[in-house]
Amino acid sequence: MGPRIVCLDLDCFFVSVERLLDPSLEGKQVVVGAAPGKRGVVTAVSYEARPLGVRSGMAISEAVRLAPDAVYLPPRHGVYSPYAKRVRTVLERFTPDVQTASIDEFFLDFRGTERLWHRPGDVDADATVLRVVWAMREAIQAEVGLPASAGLGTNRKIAKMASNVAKPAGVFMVGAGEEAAFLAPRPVRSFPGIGPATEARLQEAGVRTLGELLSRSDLRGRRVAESVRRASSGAREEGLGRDRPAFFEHDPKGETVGSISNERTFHADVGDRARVEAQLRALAERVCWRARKRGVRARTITVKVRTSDFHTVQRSRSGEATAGEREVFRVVLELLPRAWVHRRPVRLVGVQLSNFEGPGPQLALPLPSGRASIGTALDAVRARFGYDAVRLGAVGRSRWQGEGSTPGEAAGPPSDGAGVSARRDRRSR
DNA sequence: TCTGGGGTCCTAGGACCC
DNA sequence: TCTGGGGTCCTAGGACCC
Repeated sequence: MGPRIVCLDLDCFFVSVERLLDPSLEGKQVVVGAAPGKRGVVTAVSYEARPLGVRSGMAISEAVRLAPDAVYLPPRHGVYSPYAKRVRTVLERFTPDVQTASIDEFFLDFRGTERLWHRPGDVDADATVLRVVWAMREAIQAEVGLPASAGLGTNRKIAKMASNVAKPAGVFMVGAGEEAAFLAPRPVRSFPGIGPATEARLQEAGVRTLGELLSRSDLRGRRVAESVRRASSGAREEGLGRDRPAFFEHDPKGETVGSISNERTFHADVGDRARVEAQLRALAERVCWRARKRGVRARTITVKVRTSDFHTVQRSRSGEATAGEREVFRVVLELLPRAWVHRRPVRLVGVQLSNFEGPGPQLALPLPSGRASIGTALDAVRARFGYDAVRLGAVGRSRWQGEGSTPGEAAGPPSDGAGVSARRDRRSR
C-alpha cells in the first residue's frame, strides 16, 4: 500500500489566528510569546520574521534584538483552541480516523478510503489520496481561514517530516519505498524524537545525517537508531494510537489525561519563602480546579522547584486521591523543603497532579462541613465567568499586555481563602 | 541573549509481594 | 542459612514535542 498516513500541521498557528482576529497584522512580522523585556521565549513566529533568524523557543530578548520592529503579542490559548477544534471537524469529513497530536497538528489514516474518494481521472490510488489531501487543505483555508500544510507517508514519522518539507501551505508525499532516499541526506535533528541531546551524542560518534546513522551497524540496537530504521523501512503502523485530547480543555467530557500541571517563572528570582509558598498556593488552586473540571482526582502530587542556577528538583508523594486544594496545598508545603534543597533563590515553582482516579461520589454531594473545600463553591462562578473572575488571595495574571502586576508573581501575602476578590475578567466575552 | 508552559514517554532503582 | 525470579508500584530524572 502507498503512503496513507497524513500529518496535517497548521502553519504558525497562533500567528494565523491572531491575524484572523486582526487583519492589520497581515504581511507584518509577528511574534507571539513572552513580553519584550521580560523572561520568556518565542512561541510562534510569522514567516516574515523568520529570515531575520527568529525561531520559536528562543529567548524573547534575542527575538527583540533580531526583529526590533516586529509586532509582539501574548499567547492566548483559550482563543486558539476553538479554531483547532473547527479544523478537526473539517478533517473528520475526509476520514473518520483522526488523531489530535497537539493543538496545531493532526494525524489522519486514509487506509481503506481510496475507493470512497476515487474519481475516473485519478491515475492510481496514490493520486486519489494526494488529490483529497489537497482538497482538505483548501477546505481548512476556505472554511476556517487558516493556512495548513500536509505530509503523506507510510508511517507517522515520515508523514511528519514530509509536512515540514511541505510548509508553508503545501502538500508533500513520500512514496512507498522512497523512505530511505528521503531520509538519507537530512540531518539527524530533523527526525521526530531526536533532540539536542541525542544530536550531540550522535555528532560525537561522527554521525550527522540520517543516512549515516542507518549505515552505522555499531549503532544498531540503540533506541533512536531502531526508530529511524523502522521509519526508513516503510513500516506500517497498526493504528494511529490513542488520541491526545488535552488540548481542548474547555470541553472536558470523558477525556483522559495523564497529568495536570501548572508552573510559573518569577519575573525576578525569589529568596523569600513566604512568596514562594504564596505562588505555590495559587498553582495548587489552579491545578485542582482543572482536575475537578475534568472530573478526576489525583493520587500523586508533585512539587517542582527551579533555582537561579537552573537546577530543577521535583519531589512527589502518592496517597489518597484528591482534587481539593486544601489537601493538595498541605502536601505541597510538606514537599517544598525537600524540593528546595539549595539555598539559592527560586526561579520557577510548579505543582503537578497525576495518577488519576475517576471522581468520587462525595464530589457531587453538598459539602458536609461547609468548609471542606471552598474550591467547589467557586467552580460554578468560574464555569460562567472564567478562572480569573474569582481569585483566592491576590496573584498576578499571566497576560502581560497592559497589566500592572508582574506576571506570575504573588502580589500579596498568602490568604486562607478569606480575602476573596471578585471581578469580571475584562477580556471575557 | 539566557533558557515558558503544557504535556508524553522512557529508564532505573528500590520496595514489596508471591 | 542461602537464594530464585517475576510483577507492580513508587520515585526521580531526562529527553522530547509543540
